[in-house]
Amino acid sequence: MLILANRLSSLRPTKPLLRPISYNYKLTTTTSPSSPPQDATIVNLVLKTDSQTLTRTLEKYPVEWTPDLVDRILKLLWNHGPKALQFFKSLDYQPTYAHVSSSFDHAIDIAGRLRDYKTLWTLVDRMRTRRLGPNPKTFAIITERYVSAGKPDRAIKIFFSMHEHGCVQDLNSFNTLLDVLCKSKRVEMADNKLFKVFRGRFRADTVSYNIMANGWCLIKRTPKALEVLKEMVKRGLNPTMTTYNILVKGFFRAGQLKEAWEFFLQMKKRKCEIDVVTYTTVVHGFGVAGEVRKAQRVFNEMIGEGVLPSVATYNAFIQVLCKKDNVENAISVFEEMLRKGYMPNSTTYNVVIRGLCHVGRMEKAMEFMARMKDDECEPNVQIYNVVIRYFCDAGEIEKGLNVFEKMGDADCLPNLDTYNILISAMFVRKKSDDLLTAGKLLIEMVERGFLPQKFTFNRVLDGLLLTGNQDFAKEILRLQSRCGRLPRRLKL
DNA sequence: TTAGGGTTAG
Repeated sequence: MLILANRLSSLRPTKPLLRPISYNYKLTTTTSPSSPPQDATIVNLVLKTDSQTLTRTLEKYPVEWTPDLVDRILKLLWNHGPKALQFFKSLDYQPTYAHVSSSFDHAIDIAGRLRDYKTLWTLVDRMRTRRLGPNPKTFAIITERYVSAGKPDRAIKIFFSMHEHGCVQDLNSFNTLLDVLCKSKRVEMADNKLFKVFRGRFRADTVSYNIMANGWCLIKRTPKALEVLKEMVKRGLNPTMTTYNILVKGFFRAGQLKEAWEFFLQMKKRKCEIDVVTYTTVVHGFGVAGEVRKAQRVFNEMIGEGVLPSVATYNAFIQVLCKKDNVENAISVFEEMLRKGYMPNSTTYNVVIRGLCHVGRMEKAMEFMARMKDDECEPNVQIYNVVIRYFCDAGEIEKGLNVFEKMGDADCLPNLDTYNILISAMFVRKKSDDLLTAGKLLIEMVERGFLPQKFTFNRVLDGLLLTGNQDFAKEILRLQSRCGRLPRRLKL
């Protein structure tokens, strides 16, 4: 209770509003156990060292490089792609260290995300020269990157060239590509260009059919999913619980509540061993459609049928109560789950905190933020962003900024969204001080490797000029040109 | 990293 009182009292406005930049790179992943402090130091070092001196700096750095360490650093540098690739390359020059295939995969993933295909293929070649691959996982990464860059045809070509890179094409890699295409809602392309043509050659199995059924469900074309089901039976493949669960979810997604319920009843009638995933899907499906009582009945029924709810089931039900019923009831279920010995996870907290923010119960939301830590799940950047956004929307800008400061204490790094939310909030009160804060935030985000939009720069510049902060505006203008965001012509 | 359920705003 005392801790809570302290937390709440620290929400009062304090100055300075921004924590010192030295907090910058206390990096951890927020949902998994904290990474060793040494990782943060290395990441910090990589971020602030220029590419020319990085190799030497790393050489002198007193640490024994191991594949695990390198993979962790690459993961932490995920939002700083070019820096991550420089780090990878610099280590490659170290005489005492050789990259392993998982690090190559990470680097290839990062290059793909940057759409730097030249680097990507150079890395693939190097991987092959060193007999480290490329392996099917490498190609799963590459094709996924091409598909998400809007180049699905290229991804398919790459799949068929796998063997030229010394990697076998098998049913697994075929299924992986089908899945990548389906998940990006390109099920028609997956069907016409791959599945129909090559299912014989790769001996499509239950997994292939499930992937295709799910693909149709994702774009709400449940009749096509039913066709897939029919066809797999015709070919002598038995549908599994996964197949049925895909269809139930598909009906709900398509808004076919009646069909979902009938399908569920059919499953029961045919003595399917309905599992916790089916029940969770049905509870969530009815709930988000506004049928809370029906969701509640199914939730109660599953226990009667001897299927224990999982944390995911509770999360689904709690979310439904938050959205379509009321937060009080959601909190009762939350407490009930604790009494039954379940350990809430970050999703559980996420939905409860969101629910509380949504009805303006910010103090209670902050209380749950504090509780998270007791349950060993640190709030992640998304949940911080939600709380900051709601505080700012309610005009409680200082409280929003205070939560932002707390992220630093909690080793949770702000992301691009965090900065955009806060900077936008600095314009609502039309106060000169707020504009100064906006400017400081803009400088801080650039120092942390985020590239603000041109719009953000112009907005802050206009604000500073209107509030008579000409000198600060000049500083921001210089920053903007350093970032390569060409400034407009401004009269200063 | 071969398939199904729970977070994400308007």
